Amino acid sequence: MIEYEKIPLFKGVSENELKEIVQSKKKYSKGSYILREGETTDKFGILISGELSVINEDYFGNRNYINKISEGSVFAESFAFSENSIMTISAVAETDVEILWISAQKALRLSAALAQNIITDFAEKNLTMNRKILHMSRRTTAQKLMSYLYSYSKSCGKTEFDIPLRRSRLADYLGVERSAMCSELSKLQKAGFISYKGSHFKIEKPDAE
Amino acid sequence: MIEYEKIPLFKGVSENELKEIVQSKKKYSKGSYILREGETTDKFGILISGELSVINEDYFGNRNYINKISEGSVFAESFAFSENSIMTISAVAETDVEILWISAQKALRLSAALAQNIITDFAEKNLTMNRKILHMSRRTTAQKLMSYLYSYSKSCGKTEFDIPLRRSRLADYLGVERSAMCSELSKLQKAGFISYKGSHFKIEKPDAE
DNA sequence: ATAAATCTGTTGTTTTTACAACAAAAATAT
DNA sequence: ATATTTTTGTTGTAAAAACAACAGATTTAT
Repeated sequence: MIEYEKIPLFKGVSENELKEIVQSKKKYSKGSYILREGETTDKFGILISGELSVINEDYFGNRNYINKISEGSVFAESFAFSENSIMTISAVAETDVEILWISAQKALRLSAALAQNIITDFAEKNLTMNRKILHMSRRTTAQKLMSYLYSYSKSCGKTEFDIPLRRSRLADYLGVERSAMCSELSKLQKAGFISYKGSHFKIEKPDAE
Repeated sequence: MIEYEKIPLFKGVSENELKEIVQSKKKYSKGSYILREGETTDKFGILISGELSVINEDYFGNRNYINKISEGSVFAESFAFSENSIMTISAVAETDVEILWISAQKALRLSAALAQNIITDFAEKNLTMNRKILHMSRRTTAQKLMSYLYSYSKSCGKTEFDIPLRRSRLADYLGVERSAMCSELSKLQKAGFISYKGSHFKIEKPDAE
């Protein structure tokens, strides 16, 4: 459970403003849908406790995992700030979660500080998506993996690190099939590009591509 | 050449504010780089005339086309609003272009109206990227194509329409190989799902998936 | 600590994609 | 209007990915 003061979006926002802006606080149990594809929303959410995933499902119910939201992070803001746009994604509770709902328009009207924070949030989220697109647009699974691992390594400044995604999540994230990805991983290890055990990875040739 | 009054981002922004905010106005010739991967920027751009593409290049110089910017649209705002983030993309002039450069921090400080417009812009851009990710995350080229075509058809409310991308751009956009995509297109046509001639498409089975 | 559930790595088979090369069509320049 | 350049569609082949199925490892629940 994160305290309000530690939520990045609330930085510089006064307590009085907060009282006006927060619309509701709700609990959802593990596995339940917090938002569902096809609906619309004029509120966005802040995750107070627990963990949730943003996903897309096709007509057969196959889940495409888009990203993970952790404590203190915002979700569904793109839909809340775009007029009557139907959601193309769903939000699912990975654990029991607690969520703060905030009216998009009210937030803009009542707090300049919050507006600024929202811009920063959007900008960063945009970059995250940019990165995902970059990985996905590589032609082969091996290239997608290397693109992801290099990028992750760079962002944490180490050649040895733990990734936050398990195999099936990583496969979804990169838009590939899990088992095929596993076998590509072991090929990359045999070829000496990387070594790994579970979620712990090491880049063996940091300069090569 | 678009007039300032018609630029969506300037809606509700006074002329005085505009004078303060606009940092410079520059011309670039067809083919030149407007922004280059690896650099940083604290300004964002508005395209006044011409057309530009946002791309990513790999180490061999293969271009991955990310999206097209048309007159009146904003680009590079994610980087400008994220602190010292290195650009992972480049912007290239597709024709001779003219660009308005705006300091991100100045814009936020000097105009509340602009801040609101930036939020809307971000929200919509986010949705655009979401859509691209959705298409790309489909497993086969045929599914990616149908995902794109259905989505486009839905967004313009017709089952018969012209797409704004030529074949090689569409292939880049979907992250697949052009010629393979062409052959998938003709299979889809033979199978009766779609019909097309050039960039003119028709969805033959609007309800099916 | 043990059982149950989930996740991971591997393999063989089928399907799909990338790639290369080229002819036909279309767009652009002169 | 004609020539030149670019784009598109096609095909065959080699490479890669999806899929299915399963054993072993790991994690989670009790």
